[in-house]
Amino acid sequence: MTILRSSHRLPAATPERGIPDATVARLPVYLRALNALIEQGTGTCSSNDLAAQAGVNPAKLRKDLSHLGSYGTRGVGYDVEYLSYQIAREIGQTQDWDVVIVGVGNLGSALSAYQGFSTRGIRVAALVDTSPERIGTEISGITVSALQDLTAIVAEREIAIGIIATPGEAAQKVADALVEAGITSILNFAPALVQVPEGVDVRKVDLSIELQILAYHEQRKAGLDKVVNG
Amino acid sequence: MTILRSSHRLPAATPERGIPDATVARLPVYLRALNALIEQGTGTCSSNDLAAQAGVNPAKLRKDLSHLGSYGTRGVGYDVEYLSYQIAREIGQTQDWDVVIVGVGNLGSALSAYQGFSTRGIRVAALVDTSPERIGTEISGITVSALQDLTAIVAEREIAIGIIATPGEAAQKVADALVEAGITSILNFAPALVQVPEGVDVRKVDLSIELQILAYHEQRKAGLDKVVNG
DNA sequence: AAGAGTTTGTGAACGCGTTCTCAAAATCGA
DNA sequence: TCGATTTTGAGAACGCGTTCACAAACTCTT
Ligand SMILES: NC(=O)c1ccc[n+]([C@@H]2O[C@H](COP(=O)([O-])OP(=O)(O)OC[C@H]3O[C@@H](n4cnc5c(N)ncnc54)[C@H](O)[C@@H]3O)[C@@H](O)[C@H]2O)c1
Ligand SMILES: NC(=O)c1ccc[n+]([C@@H]2O[C@H](COP(=O)([O-])OP(=O)(O)OC[C@H]3O[C@@H](n4cnc5c(N)ncnc54)[C@H](O)[C@@H]3O)[C@@H](O)[C@H]2O)c1
Repeated sequence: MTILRSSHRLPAATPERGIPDATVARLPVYLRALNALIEQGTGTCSSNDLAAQAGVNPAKLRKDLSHLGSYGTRGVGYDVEYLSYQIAREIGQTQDWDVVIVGVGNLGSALSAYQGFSTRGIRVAALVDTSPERIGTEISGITVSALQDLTAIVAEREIAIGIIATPGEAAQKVADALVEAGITSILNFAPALVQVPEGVDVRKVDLSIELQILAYHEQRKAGLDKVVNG
Repeated sequence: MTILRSSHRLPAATPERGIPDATVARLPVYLRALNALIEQGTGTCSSNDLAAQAGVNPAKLRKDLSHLGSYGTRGVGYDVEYLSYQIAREIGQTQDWDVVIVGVGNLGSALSAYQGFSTRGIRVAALVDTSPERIGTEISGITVSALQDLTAIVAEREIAIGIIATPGEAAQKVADALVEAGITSILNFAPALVQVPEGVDVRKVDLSIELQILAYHEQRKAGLDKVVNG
């Protein structure tokens, strides 16, 4: 059976100046670098300074920032606080985003305990599981709810982002439940594809693959050694 | 006219056919899809079938596979088991890769408990921490060692891959210790840049950024709603 | 044996992201 | 005011990855 992938068409218009994904992914890095500069009392910085701090090419940094507007001054550089605010505003970090975690096992528990999200505008607002042993228990100060309550929780707290931290077999069902509940962005840790309707964003984090990529390169290094030394 | 035989051309050179990173990252996905096909008893499959199973474009799949060699038969497709083995061999999944996790807090503990790595040729072989409370305790059946023992452990067990799961402030020191101990591939979960010498691979997983990217798109959706609805 | 149907492997076009480069815009000292 | 210096913003070239499109290679039917 074929799945018809309706549209990777672009609407002829594109009235909204969207920022390239590659850039969006780096803006939080710049923000962290800028905050480090603020802490050490820096008032302005050049693209060279900031790029070094963020670990990217200066030209790339300037191109990235040019997508937001012209916030620098030629011959001077960027006002650190001003730029920091502009980036924060652009990526929506001037407000907090509530997320719900589905599946509070090893990974879900670690995520819900993580303090680092709050400084990035992310707040774990709810935990959901199906295991009777977990429902009702408190994890990192949040009471675990049943999957049936998902819709009510999402509506009540106006949650837009959901995290799937269940086993792979449950991932599609959980994704369906999240979409049904009104979630429009999903971060999926399960090693499984999930299908969602148009308008819902899904990002996947596959830690096994990250390690397998490293293993591949390790194997190549070993192979080269053999060629050279053996 | 003379033909200059002596190369600055790449002749028979480029002895190492490297596979593009983008392809390497997808090979494990194909492998998982192939294993699913094996389980349901499929003997051969077309690039269309496999691509659907893996969630990619069929042309992309064929291009990816062409980097490994010609393992398909025109008019027929791919032998599922044969292709599965070829991919596994290519990405080094015919052997087990030992990894050491440094920092056995919330995340490190979740990783060490994860059963899913073993089926992908990854084995958590050692745990390291600096906290006296953790050193000597057993987590997921592995006794936590002190950071000072890292070099001995890496040497003894021939570990090539290390995972940084410590707070960001410790990340660079840990990376230095890993490199010093002989590690040549690092997966970094800490929200910090780490500098390593040439020859050492570093991949970074930043979960905050994943969520921030979703938040950015959520904000855009909200903005568009406003434009459309009033 | 030949023609119809299927599917791979790859050349070529395309699009996106990165990097190079430099004119324009700002500061500063004389 | 002018020239030297700094630094941004963006045009242009480049490279990589994706997708299209099709000839070549294979099977099956007649
Ligand atoms: N733990 C890790 O370090 C790690 C690493 C890589 C990938 N992952 C992936 O992340 C996911 C979670 O891993 P984990 O180690 O936390 O697993 P886990 O088994 O510890 O936890 C899974 C949790 O999901 C719950 N659950 C099961 N079905 C559910 C459903 N339909 N709805 C709601 N909750 C449900 C279970 O009750 C359990 O609490 C898995 O898909 C795993 O492959 C985990
Ligand atoms: N927990 C999460 O879900 C999560 C999410 C995103 C990012 N992270 C990042 O992953 C890393 C670990 O997070 P965590 O929540 O597990 O933190 P944690 O505080 O629970 O654990 C950190 C562990 O590292 C150990 N440690 C500290 N300094 C060390 C050193 N120099 N050498 C060896 N061990 C050392 C500590 O003793 C502790 O056991 C952090 O950088 C965090 O920002 C975690």
